[in-house]
Amino acid sequence: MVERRERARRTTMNDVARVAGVSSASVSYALTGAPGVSDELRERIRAIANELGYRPSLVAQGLKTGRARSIGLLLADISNPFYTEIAASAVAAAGDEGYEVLISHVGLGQDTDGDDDGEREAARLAAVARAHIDRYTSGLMLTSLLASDRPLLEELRRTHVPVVQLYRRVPGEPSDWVGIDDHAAAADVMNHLIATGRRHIVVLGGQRSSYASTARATGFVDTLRAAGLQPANPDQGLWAGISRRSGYERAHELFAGDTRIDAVACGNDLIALGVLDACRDAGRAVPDDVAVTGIDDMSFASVGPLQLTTVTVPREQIGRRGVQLLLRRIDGNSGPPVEEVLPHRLRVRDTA
Amino acid sequence: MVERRERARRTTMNDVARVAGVSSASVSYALTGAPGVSDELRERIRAIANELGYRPSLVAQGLKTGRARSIGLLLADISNPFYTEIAASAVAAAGDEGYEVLISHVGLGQDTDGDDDGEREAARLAAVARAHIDRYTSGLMLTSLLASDRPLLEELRRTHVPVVQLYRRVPGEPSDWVGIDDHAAAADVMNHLIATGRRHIVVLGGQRSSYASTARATGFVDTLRAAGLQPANPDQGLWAGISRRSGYERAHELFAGDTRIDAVACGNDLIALGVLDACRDAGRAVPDDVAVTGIDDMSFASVGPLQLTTVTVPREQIGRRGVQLLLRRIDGNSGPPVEEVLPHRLRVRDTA
DNA sequence: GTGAAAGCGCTAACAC
DNA sequence: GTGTTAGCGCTTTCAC
Repeated sequence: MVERRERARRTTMNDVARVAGVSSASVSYALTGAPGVSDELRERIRAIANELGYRPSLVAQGLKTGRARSIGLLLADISNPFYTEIAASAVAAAGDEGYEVLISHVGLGQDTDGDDDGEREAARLAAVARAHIDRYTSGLMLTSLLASDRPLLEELRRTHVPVVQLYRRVPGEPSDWVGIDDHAAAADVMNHLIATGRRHIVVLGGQRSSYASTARATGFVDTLRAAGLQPANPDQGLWAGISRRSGYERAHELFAGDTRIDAVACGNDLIALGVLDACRDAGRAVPDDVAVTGIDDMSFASVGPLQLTTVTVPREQIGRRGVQLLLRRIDGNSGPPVEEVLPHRLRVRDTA
Repeated sequence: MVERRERARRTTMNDVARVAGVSSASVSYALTGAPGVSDELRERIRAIANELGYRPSLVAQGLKTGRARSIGLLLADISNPFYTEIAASAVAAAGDEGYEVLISHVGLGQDTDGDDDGEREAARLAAVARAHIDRYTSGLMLTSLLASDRPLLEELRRTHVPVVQLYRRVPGEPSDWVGIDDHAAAADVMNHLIATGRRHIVVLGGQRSSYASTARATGFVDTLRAAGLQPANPDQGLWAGISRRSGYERAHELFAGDTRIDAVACGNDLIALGVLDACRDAGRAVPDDVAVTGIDDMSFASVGPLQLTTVTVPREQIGRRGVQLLLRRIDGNSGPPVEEVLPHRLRVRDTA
């Protein structure tokens, strides 16, 4: 497939220079605000550029400077509203600083078993990251990290591409991160479940190779153990893909095999919504027969009759802080990695 | 804010050429598959490029060719799941053809009154579109069009930037479009409402300056009139921002002023979810006291106890066809504009 | 079949 | 204070 159609020629810096009767260098100085031209000339050049509808080519600029003045935001799955809410705030924050946020949908994390080793997923994430790097992105915001992404992170570090990890992270990775205390968040949920009398509690943790997921799963299980309980499902059954479908399918099986289950603690809201679907199908009343909980508190976790009990997280702040941290790195700050733990809060609604 | 940190030098085509002992031109031929090198040389160059971890600079390529091999997808509001579902399929379709989809969140359409003339919104959309153009995007997919965006569309046409309109469109605009028959979709919903005995029906249409919204509003009203009925709200009250909050606020007012309302027909699902929130607040039982309907059938319109009656639309196909049409244009096809009307279907669930 | 060289539009030395 | 110039990394004519 070859691109044929020719584009109308853009107005270039040379065009402006010619009309103004100056060199392109002066135009560059005048427009970027660099010293080197008189105020008077600067004004004249600005006026002409404006009149000609001149807009600098970010591509030429990028080739010259090595930076595109854009931030790449890589979302595992753009149809997970939790991440798009983070994205919206990141866009706003970056815009204030003159950066464009270019969002990519990586298409990950939806496997039903949540149990793959992440090889294929890592390859796909790396490919998308490179697509941004080859366009000279100024920096990358990553949300979909698995343990298997460590080589990619190392590659990014070697090539000095600024990176911030949002929410999820690869442990031990020396780049900035902003998120919540996953273990504590899960513990809060589990304590609530136990306090309200649940005893046959299933844990549906998320992806086995995701640090956030394992931290949550551990938080669930530790809390159960501390109360002298066990997950109602076997250890190998703790994992699920990060998707509604996965939550649905896992719950569906589980319900078929065990009628005593009285609660399902899910690693995130999306999984919990799938469990709710399964409850409806199986005719299990929520919360009377079975309690269901999530983590994230994405906006669609509470709509009209749907009122999921979950953990609320400062999404707006995650996006905003993430951009701030990244911009510091883009500006050359090379201090030690920042790990910012934001507050979370249990939100008891109608499902538990 | 200045970008300071220097990036590790990338492996360039010249590096490959030097190691292979050939000119950079030969490397270019070898790697792009162009004729001009022997099969043997081609293989040798490929091997060296591989070994060196060479990746072509898309920026340099872009500067030379005028195209970045990327498609810009501009979403009015990235937290509207309906559009992100379209986005996911567009990404998949474009990836098959070697194009990267870069998604932007424009941040539009959420005004509560849905009544602004779109001046500010048009300016914001134009700014985002230019951010893509200045990066030499191969083409643009637009989803958030209002009547006031016509100047932007004209600018794009003048500068030969291929464009496809998804779902929404500016009437009379000679660019490709793929969507549904909005008027008919609204009529289907309204007929259902009337057939099930509703008589005091409120219409909450969406943005006044959106063609899709007005087509739907007209579909609602025409169908009411044909049945000898009127909207239960005044004409000026027909409009709402494309958001849950807006749906909530409008319904909240409406419920306070009129207790006979027995149905709310909404221009899209998001608005309908807001209305459902308001019903819950006001203690109105759905569907017994009041019926609520949407259009779009985004995935979160039906979760567990939440089962919105709406119109389902082939989202996957919209994204895929949109990419196909755009790629044709990028490849230089200049045939007459294509308008592709995809099938919709009323989906009766629990709210009406 | 292969290489030299021009140039895409811009920035940043450096010279004047 | 202003202009000249050398690239950034690639594609593409044009010679050989």
